[in-house]
Amino acid sequence: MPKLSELEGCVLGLVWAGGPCTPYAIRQIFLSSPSPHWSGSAGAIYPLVRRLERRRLLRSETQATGRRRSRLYALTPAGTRALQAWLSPPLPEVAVGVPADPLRTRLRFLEALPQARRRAFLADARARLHRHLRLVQADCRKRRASGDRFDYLMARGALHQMRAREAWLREVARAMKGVGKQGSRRRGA
Amino acid sequence: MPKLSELEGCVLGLVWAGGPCTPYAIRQIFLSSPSPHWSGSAGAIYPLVRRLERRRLLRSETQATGRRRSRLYALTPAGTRALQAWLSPPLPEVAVGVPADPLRTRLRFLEALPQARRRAFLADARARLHRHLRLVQADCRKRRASGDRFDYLMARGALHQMRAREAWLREVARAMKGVGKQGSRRRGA
DNA sequence: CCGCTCATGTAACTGGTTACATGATTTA
DNA sequence: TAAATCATGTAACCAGTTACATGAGCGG
Repeated sequence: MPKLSELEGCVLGLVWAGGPCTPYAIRQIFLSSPSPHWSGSAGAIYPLVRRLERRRLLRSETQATGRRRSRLYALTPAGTRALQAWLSPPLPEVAVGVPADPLRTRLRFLEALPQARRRAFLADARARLHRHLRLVQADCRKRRASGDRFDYLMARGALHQMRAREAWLREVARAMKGVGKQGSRRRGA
Repeated sequence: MPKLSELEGCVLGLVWAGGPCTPYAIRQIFLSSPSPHWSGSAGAIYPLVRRLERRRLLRSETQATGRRRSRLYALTPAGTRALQAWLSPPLPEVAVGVPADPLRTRLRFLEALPQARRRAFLADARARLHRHLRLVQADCRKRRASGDRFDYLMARGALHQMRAREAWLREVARAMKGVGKQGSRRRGA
């Protein structure tokens, strides 16, 4: 039994949480999520549920509304067990370590830009981050109202993250203001 | 000209920051980083620098120490420009949106576990996160001492993130304590 | 000399991506 | 009925993974 990928675990979770559903419904969840990490593309989801079905973690029944075929996927008992195993400690290293952050990665090399464009970078980052924070906030309220505790807590996690990034960018701005001119030539050797 | 992948941009940045270096040196940086996101595997790095060389963003000169061949990769002017373009606004959506977090994803479905194992999950997460936070803290001090401002600021970003996650998990623990028993049956439909 | 680590690489795989194809249903 | 969009899918591609291969240099 190969381990579940992040996306696979997540899809199992969604089917568990929402009950039997079509791949299309699953996609909508990804597409409407404020996290842009997964595209929720058809090319990802449809083959994935097929895979899970072959592994007997999902089973599907065809259903037709009018002349339209579609598939309802549901968890099998083995699927539930797999989901639980995926959730169970010990958590994989990648889940507890510092999560990747493309913004952070970029900032590391900001010195490669001339001053003016560094400021432009920061301004863009702060403005868009803030706008996105609003979205997450709204999303958080919505999920709170939905009554699903863990769904809400997850959204809270996202909110914490976004606030931390904002605070960090404030710190960066402060640090950049405090220091005089410096060229954009590379540092090493 | 296809866009640079995250890893490609990052490698360009590392070569920029550290001056001409071997693929091996680049790998060491990834391997010693406290973020487990990239494996820094040989299979990722060696083909990657070749790719960048074909695209004239890096150039390499073979050098031999004793009987040992190795390649020193350096940025070309086009490489510097590519790096700068990669850093320049507008930032890609994925860089400003909520970053992916496997821990958060898992927590969303925690209700699929029976109570006891939920608590085990949380305990494991909090303990290991805290340990990891220490690492990041140490790393942060080290980079601060190194004198590279942006390297330090990046590490600070990681620290902010980890602290936010810790605060979030505290919140989760509080929420889980506050609420009575609830089964692990799926919610939907 | 044997084995360990350094250092450069290759091979096979895989899980995602974008882009496209197809047909049903709804709306203007 | 024409256009939009809903819904299911496929095809080609690609970056990054693990696992392996190779050989240099070094310490016991």
